[in-house]
Amino acid sequence: MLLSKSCEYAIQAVLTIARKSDGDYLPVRKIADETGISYHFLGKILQTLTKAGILNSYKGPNGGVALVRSAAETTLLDIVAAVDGLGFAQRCALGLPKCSDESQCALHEDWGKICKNMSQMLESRSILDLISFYK
Amino acid sequence: MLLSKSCEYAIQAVLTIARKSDGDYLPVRKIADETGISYHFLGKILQTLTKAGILNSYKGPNGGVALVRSAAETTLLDIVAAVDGLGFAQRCALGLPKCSDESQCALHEDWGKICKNMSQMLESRSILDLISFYK
DNA sequence: AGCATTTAAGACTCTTTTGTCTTAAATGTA
DNA sequence: TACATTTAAGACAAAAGAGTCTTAAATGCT
Repeated sequence: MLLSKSCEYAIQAVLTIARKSDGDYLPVRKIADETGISYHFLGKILQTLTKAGILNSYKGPNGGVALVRSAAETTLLDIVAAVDGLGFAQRCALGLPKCSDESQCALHEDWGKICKNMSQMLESRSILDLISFYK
Repeated sequence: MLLSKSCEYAIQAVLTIARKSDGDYLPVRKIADETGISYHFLGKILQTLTKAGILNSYKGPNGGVALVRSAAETTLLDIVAAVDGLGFAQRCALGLPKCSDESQCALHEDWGKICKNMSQMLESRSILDLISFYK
């Protein structure tokens, strides 16, 4: 699969934050209930997003997490980069260690195009795009 | 990553078989030495390919494995299907359980195209294509 | 000050993938 | 028949990913 489970959860969580929050912090508990993702596991994932500068977090009553930038300025690629890294677009499709732009494997060119498509898709889709899709 | 390690190894092994074999069976030992893949692990993977009807195997002296069909008639998709299955092309990119052709997620259309590209690439590339690439 | 709420952090478990090792079964050859 | 070669199969170990649980730290409210 393209994205790890953690990364899928991260995207679902950010989608929920963008949909549910009205400028205030949204508690992780609420996000977990909304998405069905395990509360504690989700907590870890959101910590990663906080460290990556995608979310702000605040402790205590009325605390929770919130987007740092607007939903329009946060892209799927930001989230994927933070959680899974961008290795998916660099790896040789056949896992050949010698494969590089200089010494290409037989799939290199085609695979490169596909990776570029994926990256562009992830980069061109903001969180706002995704949530407005459902309205 | 798109393909599992086992699947990458399977492709590398089949490539080696097509390159090295002259109609005879090629011992797994030779393939392991040639590719650097662990002998025992490779053995398991090749068993899978044998059960899937991609390879023939023969025990005893002068035994080993060989392609069932010609290198021109064996595609990458055959190998991927046997080792990893074809789930990669069906799963929702965001892991949403409700996502389907009827109830699409925001990436459904784009992701579908990318998956189709990948499938077509894997299906259109025969083992012969890959080995002739290097000549 | 004390309490309830909420994130942070780390230990721990479970599962899957990856990899190793040993033994069994098949087969050609002397 | 005995032996060497080679795949088949299954037990086992190691590593990574996924998920759970407990405790600590921060913060608002009374």
